[in-house]
Amino acid sequence: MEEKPEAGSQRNKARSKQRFLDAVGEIINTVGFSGLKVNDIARVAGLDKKLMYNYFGGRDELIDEYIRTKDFWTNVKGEENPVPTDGGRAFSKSMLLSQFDYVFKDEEMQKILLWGLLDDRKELKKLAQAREDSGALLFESITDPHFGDQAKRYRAVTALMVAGIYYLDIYASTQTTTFCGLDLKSNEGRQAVEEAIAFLIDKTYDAK
Amino acid sequence: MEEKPEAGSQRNKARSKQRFLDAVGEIINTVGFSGLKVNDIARVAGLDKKLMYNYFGGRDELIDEYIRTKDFWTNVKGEENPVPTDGGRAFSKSMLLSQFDYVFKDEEMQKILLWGLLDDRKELKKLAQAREDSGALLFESITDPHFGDQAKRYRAVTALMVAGIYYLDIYASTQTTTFCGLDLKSNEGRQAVEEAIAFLIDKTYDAK
DNA sequence: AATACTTATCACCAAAAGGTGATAATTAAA
DNA sequence: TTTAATTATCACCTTTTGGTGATAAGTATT
Repeated sequence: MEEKPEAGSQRNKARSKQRFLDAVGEIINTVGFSGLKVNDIARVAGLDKKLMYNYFGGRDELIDEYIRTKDFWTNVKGEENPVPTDGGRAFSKSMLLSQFDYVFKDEEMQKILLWGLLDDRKELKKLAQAREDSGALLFESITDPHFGDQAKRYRAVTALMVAGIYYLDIYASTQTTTFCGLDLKSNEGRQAVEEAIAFLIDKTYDAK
Repeated sequence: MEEKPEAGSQRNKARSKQRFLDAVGEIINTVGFSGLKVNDIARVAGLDKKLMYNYFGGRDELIDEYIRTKDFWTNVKGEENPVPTDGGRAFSKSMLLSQFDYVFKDEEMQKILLWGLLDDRKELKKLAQAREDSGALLFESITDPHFGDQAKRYRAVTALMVAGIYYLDIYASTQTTTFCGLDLKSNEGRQAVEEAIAFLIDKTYDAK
């Protein structure tokens, strides 16, 4: 029979499933991937681990579903693009700068990015593919037409910047040391990187 | 008593210690960090795990010693620098390009870099600090004097490039997907990144 | 209220992993 | 060659982790 339990009821499958998903997120944030043990997930969720097997099939399937629920990449798309007149210069710049800020603040995002480099889980590959698909829109509709035969170079520049942004933000969150002498946690250090991003994008557009 | 066992003897403490260290490296390369279990390390080393406790104190101390033996950063220093006349432009370029190539080929190096972002092991922090110290030499003696009040921007550009190189190389080795539409395993894709590196360094020097 | 069904817990097992005392085998010293 | 020290193995234990059958507790239907 279909159940539509009232809020506040003691037993609620949907709510329990969500608690497991939340537990995964919490453990990733606090302990790391290595903390994703069956018993610990259940303890954090406040439920019996048996339910994990009943509702998801096991830990791996739970984790896959967790990854699927993370639609991290929606923030990139932003507003609808009315085909800008500057070849996407302003849009590229603001996208990279907001990425630099966003990834720095969202430690869960950092963990997922790292995870993609460590584990060959299918769901993580799908996430990487989703990022690619999202970026492809920008490249194909805006920058490729603008740069013409230099389109590939622009893509390579962007690749370096995006990758650099990811790595620097993760580094900032996990390491105490400086990077190239810059304190990536400080306003001063981050501002230097932001200026460098804007500078490099400008130079790449100027060269066209 | 001090032992100086002849080569070929059946029992040899130094050789056994080395076998444990080698086993750690092999496991990191083939399985990954998660494979560093006490029993597995001993099995790969072909020795009893008890020796691991006797000789190193435990798995953690063994791993620390392994990290210490990895002097990954010697390859950067290269030749002695006779204070170049171009402000380090050629040197910066060739250093970044060789890093891009070197890290791509050395998967153990990739693993260590990743490890530094995951684990807050003291020995890994030391390694990061060693990289910083090594880079500081280049900055302070060559590029800072050249760029004057723009020294910080140059550092930020370099930070983005180095970080981007690390991330792209690790991504290339672990992910099958493209990155910004570039196949980072192919000659074509890698060449595009190399040209972008050279281009961006040139533009940064030209702007001075 | 009796019933069927869903949700949740418990007790328990098996496998994996970490850790150690006793002892054997080899080598060096006497 | 006897003795002492070192190197190495083995058997065994404990803890952690993953996994499941039996059953209780709540919810909906009649």
